[in-house]
Amino acid sequence: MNARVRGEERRAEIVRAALEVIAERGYRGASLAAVAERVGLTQQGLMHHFPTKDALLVAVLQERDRWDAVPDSRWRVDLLAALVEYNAMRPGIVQTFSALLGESVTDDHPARAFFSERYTRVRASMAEMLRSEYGDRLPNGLTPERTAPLLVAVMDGLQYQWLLDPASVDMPGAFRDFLRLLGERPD
Amino acid sequence: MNARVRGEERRAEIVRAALEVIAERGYRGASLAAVAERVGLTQQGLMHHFPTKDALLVAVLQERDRWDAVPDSRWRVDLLAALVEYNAMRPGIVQTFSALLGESVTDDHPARAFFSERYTRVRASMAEMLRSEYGDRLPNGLTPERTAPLLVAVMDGLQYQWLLDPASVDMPGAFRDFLRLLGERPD
DNA sequence: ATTATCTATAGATCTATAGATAATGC
DNA sequence: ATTATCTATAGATCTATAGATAATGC
Repeated sequence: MNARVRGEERRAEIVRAALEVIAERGYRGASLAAVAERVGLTQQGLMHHFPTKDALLVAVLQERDRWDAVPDSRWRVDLLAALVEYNAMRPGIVQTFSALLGESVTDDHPARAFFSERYTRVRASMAEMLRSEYGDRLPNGLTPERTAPLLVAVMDGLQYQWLLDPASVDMPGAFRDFLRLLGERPD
Repeated sequence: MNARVRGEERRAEIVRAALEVIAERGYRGASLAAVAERVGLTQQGLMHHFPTKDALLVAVLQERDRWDAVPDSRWRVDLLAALVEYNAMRPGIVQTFSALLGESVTDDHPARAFFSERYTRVRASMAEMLRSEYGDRLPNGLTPERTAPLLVAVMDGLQYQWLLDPASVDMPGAFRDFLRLLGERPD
């Protein structure tokens, strides 16, 4: 096990700790010292691996991109429902990214460009998925392009309601309800 | 004009400034000094009117409650569409509360209970509205109670997409699309 | 007397830089 | 030589408290 590998493992450890601290306090509220403590380092020790706080955030966001790395053309509606189901089992991660999304709309937030570009991409990807499953019109008459933002909005919006009151909100069930609302698929 | 009135106006001024600063930096990132500066006060001068930072947040949240103070039984679907249209004309306010909602899911956030209770109330209110407009079943077969969280989720989720990229997201149009998705109203 | 505001300041943080020390790997 | 980590510390903040000063209102 050489130094390069050990360094990468250390960085991965730090990113995991950062995900936790961001879930608890948001990005602006997350201190490097709190992240460092969680992996048994001093704040300055952590900064050997990530030279600035923003560099650590970049690593966190790249981690997120790695997860939903289903190739665009492979998405299917039932896969999406399964993702929501899966998310309901990991509130910590959902909380991290819901907190980051919320913060990202504030001025000059370092994650703003990331989320802005990500949503453009995700909407396009969802539209493509809808077209491949429903064709150019959904049963209710909407086009895939106009349905995509709604699909994304429901997923995000449900996450907030669920995080605030998990006992009262059946996130996966509600998402399936939304899919029913799109109408029966023609296959 | 007596002192009591002048004091209340000053406090209202401070709350307006706080709304702006929270939109720009979130609550945790909003400093009392930044709010104070905007109304021509020192930070300590501001604290004469709001003894703690949390007290100021409480005032901000009460302000929000005052706005959508449509009596529960008076909501109608087309009024809701008009509200979304109106919101599209005031990105600042939308940004304030989207940032606050995002932060509120982090641990021990002072606005957490507020949002949690608010969503319980709003879901109930929306279900009541849907029932009065559609009856016990919507055209697509869902109950008002199961539709309400979706309605709320779409409104919130669209706000994030719109704030991040106003040119690409037609928030009021998308919301009307969602209403079409609920099916024709039977009146 | 009450209300509004200010100056001074305590006490906690926070990020980032500088530079020392130890361990690892060619 | 490079990598990982530490101590020390600069320089900015931040919230909150204490107490002075001026203006307002009975």
